[in-house]
Amino acid sequence: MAREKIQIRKIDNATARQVTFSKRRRGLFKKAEELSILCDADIALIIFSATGKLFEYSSSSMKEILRRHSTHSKNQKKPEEPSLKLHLENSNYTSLNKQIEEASQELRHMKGEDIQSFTLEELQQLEKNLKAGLSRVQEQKVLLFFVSCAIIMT
Amino acid sequence: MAREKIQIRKIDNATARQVTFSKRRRGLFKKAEELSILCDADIALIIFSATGKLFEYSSSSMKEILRRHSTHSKNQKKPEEPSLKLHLENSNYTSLNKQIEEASQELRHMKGEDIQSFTLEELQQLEKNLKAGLSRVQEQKVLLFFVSCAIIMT
DNA sequence: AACTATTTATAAGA
DNA sequence: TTCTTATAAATAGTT
Repeated sequence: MAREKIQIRKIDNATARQVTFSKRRRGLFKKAEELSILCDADIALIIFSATGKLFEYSSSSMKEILRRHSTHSKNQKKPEEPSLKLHLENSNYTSLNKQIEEASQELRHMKGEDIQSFTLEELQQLEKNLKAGLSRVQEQKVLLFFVSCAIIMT
Repeated sequence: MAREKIQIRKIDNATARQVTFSKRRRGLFKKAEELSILCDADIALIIFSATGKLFEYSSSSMKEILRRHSTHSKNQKKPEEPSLKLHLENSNYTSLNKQIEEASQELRHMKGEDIQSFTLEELQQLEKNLKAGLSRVQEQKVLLFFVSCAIIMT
């Protein structure tokens, strides 16, 4: 956008690429901030350079924006997926995986449906049921924890 | 940046603000995409309008970028913060909060340090200790679940 | 949605 | 990296 028009494809020359990265990154951050101020928007911008360095901007709390984002994107998931994806990627944890899977099933069966479809009201009712119906302290703890995770993930 | 120079502060007129939001949002997304292509960067851009509508762009998988981001930002946390922040914002869940807090303490005390500082190797050792030392199935489940959460959050 | 006068961003060079 | 500057691109106000 200057002396010459350029094609939008990866810049071959590493030095030129680095220079452009610095310049455009600053431009992008500036534009993001302007948009957030002009239009009262909440913006998070995360950039990883090709070398893995992190640059970020957020108009307010990054953490808060990402929480809000995950809340939104949760509602777009496929309903056939298991709700609590607690599998560990590291294959060394097969035993943990198995027990987590069993515990997940336990909660799913309580309601007979996907935990993500729970409303806050349903979860509140579930809390009551747990306190009323479960005698063993530890089992209650397991399930309360699941419920709280479900709320947090919602 | 056109007919007249404008000051960067919230646009008063709601209609004008909405128009500017649409225009600049598109501009910002375009710039973000150009930067990612030109410089081989990985970019996530999340925008919430003042009315709460979500707009997002990511050069690759949004989920993957956010995971990568959280990994980076984990290393910058204050050590005095509690590691597992499981408080529920909704004040209706005070009872749940209390029990979750207690259960969180339990795991923290096992190691005597912040759970986020655990390495995968330490967690693997913790798994062994749990299986060897705990007799009650339910208690084991609670703690296995915490451990798995710790791994997932890492 | 389009138009267009200006401002802004920026590619190449120093 | 920073500055300069010619030019491309974005955009504020208008239609």
